[in-house]
Parts: sequence; C-alpha cells; structure tokens
Amino acid sequence: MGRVMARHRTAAKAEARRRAPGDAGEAPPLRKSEATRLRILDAAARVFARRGYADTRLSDIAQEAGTFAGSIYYYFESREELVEEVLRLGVTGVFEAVRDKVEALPPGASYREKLTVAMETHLSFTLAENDFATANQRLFAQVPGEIRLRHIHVHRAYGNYWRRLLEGARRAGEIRRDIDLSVLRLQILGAINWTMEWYKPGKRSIEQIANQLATTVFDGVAAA
Amino acid sequence: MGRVMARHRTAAKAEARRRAPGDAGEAPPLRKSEATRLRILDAAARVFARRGYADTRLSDIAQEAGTFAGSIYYYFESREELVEEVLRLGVTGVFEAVRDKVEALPPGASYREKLTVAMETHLSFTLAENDFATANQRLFAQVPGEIRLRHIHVHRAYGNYWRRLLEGARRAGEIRRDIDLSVLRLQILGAINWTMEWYKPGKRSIEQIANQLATTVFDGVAAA
DNA sequence: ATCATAATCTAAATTAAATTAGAATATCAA
DNA sequence: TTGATATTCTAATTTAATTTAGATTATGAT
Repeated sequence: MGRVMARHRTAAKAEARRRAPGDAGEAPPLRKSEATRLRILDAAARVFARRGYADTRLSDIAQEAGTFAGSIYYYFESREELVEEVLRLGVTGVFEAVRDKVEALPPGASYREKLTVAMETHLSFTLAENDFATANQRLFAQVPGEIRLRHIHVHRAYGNYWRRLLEGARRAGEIRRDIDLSVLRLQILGAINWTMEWYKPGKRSIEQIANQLATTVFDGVAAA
Repeated sequence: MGRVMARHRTAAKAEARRRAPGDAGEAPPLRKSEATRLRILDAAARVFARRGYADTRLSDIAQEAGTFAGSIYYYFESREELVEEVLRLGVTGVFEAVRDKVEALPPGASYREKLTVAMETHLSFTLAENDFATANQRLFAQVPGEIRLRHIHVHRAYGNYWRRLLEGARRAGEIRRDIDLSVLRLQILGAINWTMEWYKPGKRSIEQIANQLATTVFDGVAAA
C-alpha cells in the first residue's frame, strides 16, 4: 500500500535523478533502491533464462538477488509484472543491438552483409551476452497466453525490422522474386531462436554457426 | 490404492486382449476403460496443444474428456504421467509418419527428395493432423526440466534419424562437404518447429511452406 | 437376480506457491 | 540525535491447483 512503485517503472539504466533540494510540489524525491530493483531484475532474467517459467519460483529469484520473496513486492506489483519487464527488456535489447550493428556497417554494404550481421548479432546477443535476451526466448513460448498477448506488439516491432531488411534485399535484387519473404523471415528467426535449445559453448563458435546459417540461407547447401 | 493402473500403461492402440475364459493365475482380465483412458489422453493432447502447459488445468482436460479431474487419477498416476504420455506419443507419431513417408519413396529417390518429404511430413503432421505432435512441440520447451530430461532420449532417437538422412545426402554428394551437418539439422528442425508458433491455416498451404523451406535449404535464396 | 469388482463421481485434504501485513531496520535531512 | 520515511525482513494469509478418499453407480459373470 504505502509503496513507491510506479516510480520505478521506467527501466534498466537507472537514469540519474537527484532532485534539486527545494522543489516541493513534486512527488517526493527518489532514493536508490533502484540498485535493488535492478538486482532483482537481473536475478530474474538469470534464473528464468536458466530454468524456464515453470521451474522458477519467486523465492529462487529472491535468493539469487540476495533478498526475500516478500521483498520483491516492494519493487514489482506482482510476479507477472516482473516477468513482463524481463520479457520486454529482452526483446528491446536484441532489437537495439541488431539495429546498431547493421547501421554501423559502411554505407555501401550489401544486404547480404546486413542480413549476415543481423543474424550474427541476434545469435550472439542471445547466446552469449544477455540473460534478458535468453530469458525472453525461453519465456515467450512458456508464459500464459494473456502475457504473450500483451507483448506481441514488442515482437512485432522487431519482426517488422526484419521484414524491411528482407524487402530491401529483394528490391536490391539480392533475393529471388519467387521467395515468400514472410516465410523466409520466420524460418530464419526460427532457426536462430531454436539454437538456444541446443547450443553449448565450446564446441563451435557462435560466429561459425551464424556464418553457416547465412551461407545456407543465401547459397543453400547443395553441392555443385 | 486398489487401482488398475500399471495395466493401462502400454499405449494408444488399445490392443485387443480378451482373456480365454479359464486362465486363472493371471491378473484379473481387463475391461475397456481403455476407451476412457484414450478419451482423456486425446483431450489432454488437444488442450495442451491449444493452451500450452501453464494454461492447462487437469479440470480443463477432464471437462474436454467429459469427466472429472479426480477421475483422471484412475487412469494416470499423476498429472506428470499424463503429460509425459502425451509428449511421448507426440514424438513417436511424427517419427513414424516421417519414416514411413520417406521409405515409401521409390528406390532411386535422391536424398533431396527424401529430405523434402521428411520436411513436408514433419510439418504437415505437426501443423494439421495430430494434437499429440502439436502438443509435443509446444510442451517440450515448457515443461519442467525433470520431465524434459526423462524424454530427451525419445527426441534424440528422432534426431538421429535426421542425422543419418543428412549424412546419406552428403555421402551421395548432394550436400557440400564444408557444411556442418549438426548445425544444419538443428537449423532445419528449428525452422520447422517454429512454424507452429506463427502458422495460421488459410493463407499459405503447408506444402508451399515445406517447399520453400526445402528450396531455401538446398539452393538458397540468392538471385542469379 | 445377485455379487464382485470396475469405473466414475464428489467433496475434502493437501500442497506449494504467490501475496499481504506489519514489524524491524536502515538512511538521511534537519 | 531525532524523527520521518524508505527499505528490508519474517511470518501469516490466500489462492488455486493437484491429489486422496470414500461413496456411488455401472457392468459382467455366474
């Protein structure tokens, strides 16, 4: 009840927000329990990524974050809100990473290069760097339908980005006209997403996997 | 406690098994509550396929089967046993369908043909025909880790079948030698499995999707 | 028609979480 | 140092499901 809550909603970067000392009228200035909130969020992503939705208790998350199940409610309205925040940060993280890498390519880059970078970035971000991204992959299919519905638009935004990439590639004559781009897009993302289910670090590098995927998609595997 | 149980374990086809009237010594002869068991199993597959693990209650399944949550325990030890049976039947069904179709090909068939048929069969079986297959796809990633572990070998058997197909294709010179077959296999199955998440009947035929997948895999999408 | 046992139903017990409440503690401004 | 408020802890409550138990009804053999 007498909680802070809504204040913390915003996000992951903990924007600096000391208030100038005398601006009353405003809502009371914020302290930085933000650190704790972040710790909980990180812990949630980590545990969800590792164990999936069905195997994760709030108490597991609390323990991982060095606090208690009950305490989580100081920072999140509910288990759902926590899950959804993890989900959201997962997609937006991948999206931004992919877009940044693609835009960092030199102006003359071919679409093949762009798509290859996109695949590689998505893959490596998901596999190696970011518990939020991993958690998002795992969780999205596991989570109750209602939550999934509330998040579909975040996914769609990312999907649209890929759609534009592929359309560009076709316009540039780098993809045959008889290819159904929607199907292609979903096949590529499917192959990437599935990787998480089997990839174990060590044997093959993420780069190798990404490269083979790009090669397969563009050139196929047929000999001769 | 005074249940029947273990007797029903076997499977889905309800083997005929009237006893010859006078063979005592044997455990008491079986009646056909098998029909009910099957009804429950079908209902479970249907509901699990539609709503996923987290959204399915035993009471939902019971209702779909025209019985009651409590009654399920006459036929299954636990919710887990029910889930696992659905899971198992899901994989073996797809496996058998794929193998049958591939083996039904004329003797001279190329591996490209074999693989195309395999993709198409897996896809259409999963998408259109069989709630067990659909449920298996959905559930496998959603189910608690312990269950998944107990089922990994069933999946592995199916995976090995694909592995052999791809190795055959390579030996026959239909796949380039620089392709990592494990990665390829997982990419193909990933693309197929993901389809379930987005496919809506009507717009595109399953055959179209399968064909594009096969084309992409063998020839790639690059123009010229 | 009767009896034994199979099959089903109903309601209660159990279980395992999430959630709430409120006490205890820390922090920080005056 | 003190008081106010923010934060954290602990334990109790709630909730929603699975599971058990036992009563009830159907079925098939004699």
